[in-house]
Amino acid sequence: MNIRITLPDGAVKEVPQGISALDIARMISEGLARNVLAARVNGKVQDAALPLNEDAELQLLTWNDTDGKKTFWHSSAHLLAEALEALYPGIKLGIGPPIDNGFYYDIDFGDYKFSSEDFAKVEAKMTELAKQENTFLRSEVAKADAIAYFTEKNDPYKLELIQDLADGEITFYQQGNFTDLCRGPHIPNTGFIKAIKILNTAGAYWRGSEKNKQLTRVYAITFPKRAELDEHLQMLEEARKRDHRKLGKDLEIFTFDDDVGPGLPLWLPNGAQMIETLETFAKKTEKEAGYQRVKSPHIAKESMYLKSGHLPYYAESMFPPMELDGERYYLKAMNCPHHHKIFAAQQHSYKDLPLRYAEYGTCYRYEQSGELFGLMRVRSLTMNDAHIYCTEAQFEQEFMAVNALYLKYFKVFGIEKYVMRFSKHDPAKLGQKYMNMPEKWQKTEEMVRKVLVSSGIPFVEVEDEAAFYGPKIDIQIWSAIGREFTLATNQVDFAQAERFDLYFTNEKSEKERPLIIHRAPLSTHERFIGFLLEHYAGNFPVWLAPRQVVVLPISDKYMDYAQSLCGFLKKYDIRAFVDERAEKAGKKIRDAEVAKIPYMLIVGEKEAGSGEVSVRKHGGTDLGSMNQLAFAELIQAETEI
RNA sequence: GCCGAUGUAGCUCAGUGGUAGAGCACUUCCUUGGUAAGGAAGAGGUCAUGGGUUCAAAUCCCAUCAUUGGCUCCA
Repeated sequence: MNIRITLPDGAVKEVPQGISALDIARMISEGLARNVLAARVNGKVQDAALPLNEDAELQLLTWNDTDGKKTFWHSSAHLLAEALEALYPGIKLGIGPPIDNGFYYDIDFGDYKFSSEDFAKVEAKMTELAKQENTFLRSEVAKADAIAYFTEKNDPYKLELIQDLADGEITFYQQGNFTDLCRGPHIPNTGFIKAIKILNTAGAYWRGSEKNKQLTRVYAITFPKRAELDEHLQMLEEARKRDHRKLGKDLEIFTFDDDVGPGLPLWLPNGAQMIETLETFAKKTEKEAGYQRVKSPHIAKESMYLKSGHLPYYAESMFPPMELDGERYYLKAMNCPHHHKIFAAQQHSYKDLPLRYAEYGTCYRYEQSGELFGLMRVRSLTMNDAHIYCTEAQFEQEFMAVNALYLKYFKVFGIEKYVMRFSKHDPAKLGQKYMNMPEKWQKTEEMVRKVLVSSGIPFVEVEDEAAFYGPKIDIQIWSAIGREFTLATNQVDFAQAERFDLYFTNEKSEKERPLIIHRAPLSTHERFIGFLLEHYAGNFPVWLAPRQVVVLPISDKYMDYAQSLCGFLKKYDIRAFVDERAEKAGKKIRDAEVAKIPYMLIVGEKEAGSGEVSVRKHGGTDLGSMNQLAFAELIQAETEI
């Protein structure tokens, strides 16, 4: 009997029932068959070797498909486990999934300390096993048999996983002498895995809970070709070069000091200049968008944070209080309570709303020590904060305007790859993690979804990630090195107006609660500048560059000309300085290149005589000579944003 | 907070029990030069901190602090 298989290009093949995706690949070409890692059958990814028994849509997955790669890495995780089990008998296996770049396996090594010194040995073993070209054999196993197998093998972690599975949905995969509990799918055989690299190890709690035992997570990556591994390692090397911690040091942006404390960055003049530039830009933008600026102190009494709800919910993340005059004072972890007090200080009519209070507010958060990370996770942070107080009728428009502001900023900075995450509450945690106001949650989450849908921006919805006072949108972005984090956030707050007894007088002369929007499109200076360093790899656009122009006199005979030129540029608000060292031009150029200064002005006899400048751009482009004014105008044009 | 790694000059790093090193940067001197490193000399270190072992510790052991790869967390 024949079945009809539809390929992605619409072609239909009549093939005998029971044929595998691999067979179909072979019918198309041997080359394709050699590269098929898995198959997507009617949307579901499965082994390419499984028989096809009915009409289906078939896509052959190779290394060029994300699911092909995932299958490859998943199979590689099995190979890793096989090698580890061969080398370290008696280890117990946790889970071993593929990740975005490679895969890992969580292993209980017992008393053995697995370290980087073991890596070469494991790589060699994996290579040896891969060369055996062992087929990944799938078998369906009854629950009782599965339990019996892992009881015999004495693997408590697998047994725990099996407990949660229903009889009839348990499958094992075997390659060589190694059998693992696994849903699959897998690549045809281990021979596809040609290049192997163990990357690092880390502790990881079993099933992600800190109540459980910590296993050793072994990270690795594999490729079907040696050259691709080399390329990947090269890429990791490049990524390290643009790490904000390295660039921040090299470009003299920020530093940390043990005497100041962990997570408390010190901004060097270059970094402080960037902060200044960003603030100037944000303040102008916010002014145009109808925000008013406010200012508030860095500390407040305990009573305010009790009122705001921060203390019961987030006390652990705040620095411990200081006591004076019989009162407990806390460093602020957020600006919102202060802004609410500013709102409360005056009487408001519905005619005044929306009110938008903006502040670059410095907050202090006691992040757990293990979570600190360069500038991205710190304990003192200055937020591009604002709170919008509006009526329910105004909410939609205000929320959309905030989203539009994000997009405007992202365009300026060339941030193209991001995901909007719509973070909702988990009803089961009302009263604990979230304010116990179920109707408000439902209503505001609906409002947010409506805005997102109508604005047409793609977004994903995630449960149990809301703020305690309401749903939010987080903008997840990837730095150039592929690290993901929340850059900006836009949050609804239906709770604090109540808690702070905030109200405005509506048209019927009644008191009404405003809705509050918290927003921070430019994140914090710390995280944003950390991101920008990586995003631009330190090659900032001229408007952002802390040092825009360096004047390089060929010899000190032309120092006076260099100084007067520098003075001229400063009149145009151009951040210029003279390299006064008694070095040769080549050396000064090299140093300016390394410092990633956008423009170099080389001045010698010719320029001093004609009153011109010889312009070199960072990267080596020679723009030739021009007069001073022409250059100043060039920079001004480039700094318009 | 947890598991692991790391901590030597301003920076990048070498030094595995026996007199603290290199390159760059810095200071001084010479050189006054044309698009990615001119030359010489000098200064600079309680080897993260505190204990311990040893005739002797940067080196071995313990603790603490910091950084870091992850986990957990993330207003």
